[in-house]
Amino acid sequence: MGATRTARELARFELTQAIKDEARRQLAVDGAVKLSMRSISRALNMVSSSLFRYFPSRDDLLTALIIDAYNAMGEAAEKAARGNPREAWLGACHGVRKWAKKNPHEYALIYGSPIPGYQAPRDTVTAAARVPLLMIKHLRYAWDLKLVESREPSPPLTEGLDAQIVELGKEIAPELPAKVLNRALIVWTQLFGMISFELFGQLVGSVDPSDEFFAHAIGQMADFVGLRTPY
Amino acid sequence: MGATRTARELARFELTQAIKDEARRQLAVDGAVKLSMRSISRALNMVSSSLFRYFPSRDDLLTALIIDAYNAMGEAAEKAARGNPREAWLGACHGVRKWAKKNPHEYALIYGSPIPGYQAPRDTVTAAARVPLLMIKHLRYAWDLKLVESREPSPPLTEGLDAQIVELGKEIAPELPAKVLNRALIVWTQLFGMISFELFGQLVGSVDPSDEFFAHAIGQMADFVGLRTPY
DNA sequence: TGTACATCAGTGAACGCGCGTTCACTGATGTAC
DNA sequence: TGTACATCAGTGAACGCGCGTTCACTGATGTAC
Repeated sequence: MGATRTARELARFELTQAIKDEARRQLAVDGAVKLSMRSISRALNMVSSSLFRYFPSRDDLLTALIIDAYNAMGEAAEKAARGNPREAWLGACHGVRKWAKKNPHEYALIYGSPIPGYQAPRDTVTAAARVPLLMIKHLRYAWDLKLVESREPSPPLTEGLDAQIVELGKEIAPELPAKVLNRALIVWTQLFGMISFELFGQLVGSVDPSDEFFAHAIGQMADFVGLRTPY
Repeated sequence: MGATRTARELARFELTQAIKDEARRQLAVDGAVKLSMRSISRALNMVSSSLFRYFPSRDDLLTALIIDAYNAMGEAAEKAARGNPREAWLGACHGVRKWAKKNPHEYALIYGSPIPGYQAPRDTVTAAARVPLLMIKHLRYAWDLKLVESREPSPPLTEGLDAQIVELGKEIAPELPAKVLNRALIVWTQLFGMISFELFGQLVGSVDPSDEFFAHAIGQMADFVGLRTPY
């Protein structure tokens, strides 16, 4: 644990970071698919085989990048979630979009088409849950404060769906009615659908640039889950 | 135009189809990125260079596949859009999802992360517009029949957004109020967000399998745009 | 209907490229006594 | 504090692979007269 032991470990840590940084740089240029161990090593003036001391395979490097990306997005969202529950919810949405627009290739890495032949390990799941859990957290705050009240009546959930939602709710938000949680899920898919459409070019020709569309949409979606502004 | 001229042309047409079919088959196995001219030619017992007589480059082949995919999805949606406007709208949504689940790699090709280095040409745009235009079409039918009536009041559109929506509306649905068209856009992003999440594995651990979630969600989204069932 | 020419499809070799991963090795850094 | 041994990082060559695309060529199919 002394400084001596740290000397080697510190070097290792720093090179690991350098590798990931270079990988992210290349991600931004050529996308996840073209990312190669050899080109990273070249950029770092290393011999290609030495990279394997740090990441035993290309997939391991990808996994590390994926986890980092989820965490970076999660952190961005958390930092942007300020104010009363509704404001925090909207802030989180804006935070996610802002991060995504700044890091489109990292976004594509985690929300784009799965990389063929790559199987995401369990480790990614907790990182991936960060944003949805953040949204649920503020929805729960709102619920506690009696600031959730949906105007439009929603039809009853079908049996199987109700069971799924209740099961999910047990883990993350036991006090929320299934109908509310269900709507939160819908909004969650809408949020990422909108961001993906924007980044992947599907909005070109309709509402591009999308700042105002986005801002207005998340407001309407907050209404949809029933998030009210406190008086 | 005689049968003689058709002989060569017919052969050309059929081989072109065979190439695309084989390409789609490989798409389903390895994804768009690994799709290679050489492996397609191998599967068809051709010499690799001969493929270039049919598609001058790999990108041209990809473009053809993309346009075919958009059209196949569009056709599936159109066929599933039956009944009164609300039913037709819901049917189109179900049609899209069904097609996507049956052809996940073709779906990923058009709605996943853009392929690095590939620039989609203009030709794809009209094919891509088919599904959203179908949805708008039935929304217009509903409007004509006075079957659009939103229960939850929506906040006024911001200035720039209003301008964008009005501009868009001029081309596709001049009679629809901007608020309605705006909501339709939101629902459009929600629909594909949900499908992408399902296919790309983001719903695992929450509402997977997603049949009931999907069915319920599109119902709520139809309510959200204001689509009413006729009496 | 037959011949002369033009068009097109398929061939096979070649160019030049990049990739992930393994392995036996050297030399530096860390550890135990 | 010094020595003997163990761990680790970086090296460079090699294996075996696949790729897109070009090009000069042969032989078949289509067209014009």
